[in-house]
Amino acid sequence: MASTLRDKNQKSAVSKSDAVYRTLKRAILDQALAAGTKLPEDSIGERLGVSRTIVRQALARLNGEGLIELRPHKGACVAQPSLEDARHIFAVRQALETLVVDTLIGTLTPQQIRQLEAHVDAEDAARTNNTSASIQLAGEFHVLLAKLTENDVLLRYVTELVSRSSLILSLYGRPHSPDCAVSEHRELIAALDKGEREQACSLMRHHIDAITTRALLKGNSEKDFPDLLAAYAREEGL
Amino acid sequence: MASTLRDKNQKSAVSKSDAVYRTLKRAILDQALAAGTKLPEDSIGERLGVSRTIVRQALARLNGEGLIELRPHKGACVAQPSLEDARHIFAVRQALETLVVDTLIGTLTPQQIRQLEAHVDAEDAARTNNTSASIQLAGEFHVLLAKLTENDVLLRYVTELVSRSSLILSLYGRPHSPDCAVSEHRELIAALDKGEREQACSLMRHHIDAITTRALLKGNSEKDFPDLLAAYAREEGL
DNA sequence: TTTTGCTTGATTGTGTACAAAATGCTCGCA
DNA sequence: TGCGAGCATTTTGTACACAATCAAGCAAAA
Repeated sequence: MASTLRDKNQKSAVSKSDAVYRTLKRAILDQALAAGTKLPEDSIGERLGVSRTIVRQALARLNGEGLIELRPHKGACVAQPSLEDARHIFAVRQALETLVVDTLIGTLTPQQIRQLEAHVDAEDAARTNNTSASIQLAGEFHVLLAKLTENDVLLRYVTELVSRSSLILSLYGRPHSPDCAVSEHRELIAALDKGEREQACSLMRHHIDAITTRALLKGNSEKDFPDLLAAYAREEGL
Repeated sequence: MASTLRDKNQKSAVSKSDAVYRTLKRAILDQALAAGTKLPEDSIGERLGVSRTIVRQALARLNGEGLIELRPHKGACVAQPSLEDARHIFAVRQALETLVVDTLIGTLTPQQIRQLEAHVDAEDAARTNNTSASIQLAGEFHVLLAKLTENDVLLRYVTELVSRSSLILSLYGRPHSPDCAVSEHRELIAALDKGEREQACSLMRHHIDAITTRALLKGNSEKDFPDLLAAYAREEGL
């Protein structure tokens, strides 16, 4: 009981660097730290009440997951995935999440189906506040699916890719419309429940396609800084 | 020119922890450090002439890639993937490497084809010394393919999975027979060259299947301690 | 004989101090 | 007024010292 409370307070962290890691990750995914924000070790450590050593470990981990960039001697900053990065990430997501569905077909218990439906209900409920919470929940649905496969590697990769996708959506994506995500998730659950392999895989493929389109559509409008500059430079003959 | 030389000497490492990371990784994949070997931070640091701080960073990274296990307060040791881990890893490999082939179809230049063939020639040449060098080269073929996709994420994951596969093969695999790997690689290149998508994907799928079989076949002979015990336990009605 | 508690040794977790590197700025010069 | 060299500041890279934690071995009691 006491340990349960402690776990809740400390978020089941055994080490401080874990806590810092999670704090930073949440901050990034909640867009509290916008893409490109510099992340000096000193300031973060001071702010969070830990030494630079701890912050450094957390940053190294985030770097490994592609959420921040860690340029030598130049400091860390929140990653700004290029459109190409985005395409790469979604391509891999499609392959992996198709594997998730393929693995899950015929193995889901009624209880697990209910768990999935409960999650989508939560997504549905969060539709009103059109903020990052909605993106977050939509992403967690995919993570939940991956978790059900009980394949650790698959879970790790999907989790990582979903995180990076959130970052991409916040950078390039047009305003998130949760309606279609919810309905697509429901269709997918139905297909999984009925054991329709081809149908389920196909649904997942198209679902990721839809996300990819939503993510990359706005890409050539305003935020793509380098390319924009390149265009100007060309006009000036540089 | 000078920088090229420096890169060669320092293996393009900017930081020491990178060097230690690569050193340990090579040692593990070469089986100089057998699975399960303990990796105390200060022994390694002393041996390699760096402080524990550096070693710690390298270990954290290897842990992230699943090559070592990092139990809190109990020290690091070379990972001993279970048979289940192995199945998970190969399942994800199959999905990702099929994506590799699918991406590569119709994009490979004659020069790249020659590059692939040159690599397989090297594998062929290394057939005689039936050691880990052969496994290593066979793995690098897959990494090379992933590199040609120019998809960074895909490359990172495939690299990681190939590394872990090497570890698995050294743990459970029956003696590596390079002949079939070489011929399968050659068939794959031919299909890629001719742009036969279905054929190439199918070849890759079966190739990974073959590796999986080779990897897991010996699993119930001697080294699989836990399952072995479980079998005994069942016989005793426990 | 088995189990429990303690002690000891080893190993990791964390903080801090110093060194190295890069960036930005000031000052001198053309 | 524009430009470059050198300095100062900031930030990271590394090492080391100390604290916390755990595993093993030993001893004592049931």
